Amino acid sequence: MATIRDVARASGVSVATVSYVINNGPRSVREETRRLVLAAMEELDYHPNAMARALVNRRVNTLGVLFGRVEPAIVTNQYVTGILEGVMSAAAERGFNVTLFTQRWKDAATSAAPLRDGRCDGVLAIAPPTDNDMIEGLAGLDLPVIVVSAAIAAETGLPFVDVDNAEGTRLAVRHLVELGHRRIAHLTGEESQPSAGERREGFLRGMAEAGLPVPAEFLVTARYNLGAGYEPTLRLLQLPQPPTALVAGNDALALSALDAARDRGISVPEQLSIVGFDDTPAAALVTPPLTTIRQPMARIGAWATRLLGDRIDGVPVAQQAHRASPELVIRATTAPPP
Amino acid sequence: MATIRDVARASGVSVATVSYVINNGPRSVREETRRLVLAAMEELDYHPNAMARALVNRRVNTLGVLFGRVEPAIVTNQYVTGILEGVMSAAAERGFNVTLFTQRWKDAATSAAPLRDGRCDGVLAIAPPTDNDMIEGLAGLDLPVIVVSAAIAAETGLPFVDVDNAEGTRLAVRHLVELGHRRIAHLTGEESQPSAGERREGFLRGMAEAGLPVPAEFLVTARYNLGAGYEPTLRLLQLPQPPTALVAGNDALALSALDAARDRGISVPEQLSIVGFDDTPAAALVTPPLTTIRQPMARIGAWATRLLGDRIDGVPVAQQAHRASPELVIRATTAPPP
DNA sequence: TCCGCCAATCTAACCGTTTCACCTGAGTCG
DNA sequence: CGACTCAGGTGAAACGGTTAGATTGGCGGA
Repeated sequence: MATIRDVARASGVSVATVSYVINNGPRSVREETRRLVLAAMEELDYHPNAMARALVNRRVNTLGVLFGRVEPAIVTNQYVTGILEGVMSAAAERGFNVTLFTQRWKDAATSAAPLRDGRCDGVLAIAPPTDNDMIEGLAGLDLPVIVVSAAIAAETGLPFVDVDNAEGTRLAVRHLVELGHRRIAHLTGEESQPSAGERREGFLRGMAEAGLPVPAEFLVTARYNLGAGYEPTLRLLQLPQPPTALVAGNDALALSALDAARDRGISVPEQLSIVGFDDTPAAALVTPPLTTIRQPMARIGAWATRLLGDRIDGVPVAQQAHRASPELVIRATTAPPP
Repeated sequence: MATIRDVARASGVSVATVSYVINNGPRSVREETRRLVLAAMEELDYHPNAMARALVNRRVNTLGVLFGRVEPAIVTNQYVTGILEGVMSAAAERGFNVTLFTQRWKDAATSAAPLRDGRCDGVLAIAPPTDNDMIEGLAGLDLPVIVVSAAIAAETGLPFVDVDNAEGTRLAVRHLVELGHRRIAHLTGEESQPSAGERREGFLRGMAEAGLPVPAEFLVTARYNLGAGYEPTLRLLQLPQPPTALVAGNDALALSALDAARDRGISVPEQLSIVGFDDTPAAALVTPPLTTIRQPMARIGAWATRLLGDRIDGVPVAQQAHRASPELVIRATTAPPP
């Protein structure tokens, strides 16, 4: 492998001059000399060593991505890949590469080490969990950090980007109210997910705005997983005054609610309307296609990446909270009440 | 940021000794000294700089991943994320991080540069295309390269891992034959995708083994995209002697075939059986759930990653072709012919 | 007692860049 | 014409590690 010294020797100039040619500065180089150097570089098939440059520049043009959930299967998660898509394109725009950290998070002392060793210029934490010290560990780093999707970041002061969860659920409620629904229930996600609380918040606000009552039994909690909404939905449908519409905490819950309704012989959307949240690809594929709240994942990922790029470049990030607007996607699981 | 010299000074030893402590060798260190050094490291919150180590070790413990398709949206592709999942977990096992190259491939001269600058120890090319010089560019690199999913690699001698496409389609045919089908058509993917040819190959072999004829009009070519199978399927169904079963080149084609059948009022699987290929998540969600050939993507990704790790560690890769076994997943789109 | 050996340690060269301080010669200006 | 500026170029010191080679002191054996 040719080094900068080889190029210098071959073109009869000093290494400094070669470096100036490579970087277009900070000193100017006579055109004739430049050509000489470029020819030598070409001739020797020379490529500057990124590690050496990184060492002196203290900059590697690489963004680190950290996943919050523990499964290694995480990259197949629709939410994560949606975010990642935005991250990739925004990173490409600004000339950053992206390195995925593969090790699971143990604790700040051991897991933060690979982040502070100069391997990347900044870190993007995607959906960090509440039950370990990841957020604190990241906040303690002297690296730029942006958090995606976590109100948890609020306490630590880390800037974050997330969809406006409350607003999304409010949109869902408003849509149902406009269709004429008055008895609307909410399937909340698990408490440990900060988004769950925000979404319920939005549900309550939407109901209050419409002047509709929310019986206690219309607020049920389930896990975010596929299938978790099945039992709760069955119970809701057996109430003496069952709801005519269901706002689910996410698409997975909505899908299992759909299953439950089908199994009870209740037709959707004629007898029961269902709205999801996230607009995962499955939402469009299922029959009937799911009305849901779209979370602009790619936009969120790109936004976070740009913020991170700014921070790396020394541009201060003005505010801490960045909220992307959700969007109502009307498909076929909502209709006027019977 | 503390450096190794700070640690040396703080613990009253030389930098060499500190280095020996960090790396457990290559020289031994007295237990007492080691403790002294470790204490100083802890005290100063010292973390060895990865770039500096990489510079002298010529090893960064990082794998580069290159995507073949051009869209930046690539990471949302189910196939790619499936592979990536395997890559991530296998990389984690062996202590590698993964960097995703974000720039699109232009040509070998410009696009290969970032790969040979020491940023990663080896490269994984996922589904490289046939219509540019990516493969040649990679083959010309003096880096270990493993190709995922590309018979194209064959010519260049690069080792590759892929599902056994022909075998998969053969399984599909055998399944249909066992159900009693005799008139089976094949929706081939686009020619430029090497997998398409292999799958058709397997189809023909399977039909030959069963002693069944394949009329020319039963072999149709479409693009791999969602929706592309719609028109061809309609045409097949309008034949005087229409097929009773359809083997699709991938799930996307199968799904659009399903749509076409539904729109023609032909019930699946009672009047028409359909088999997909890939087992993307959509396959299980659609109604009726799709019988398909599962491609073990995570396994393929992990396999490729281990091969790459071996090559990086200097273990020679014995053979060039590595074929993962496909698996028939029977759901609800196949049944005996009418 | 002397020698050789060995473990533990240190000194310094090196990895491949960038950039600062310095030098030279030509042009500019009063 | 001398003092400046300035563009173009050089040498060498960083950057933060690793490791070969030299050095030291302690110990066992002849």
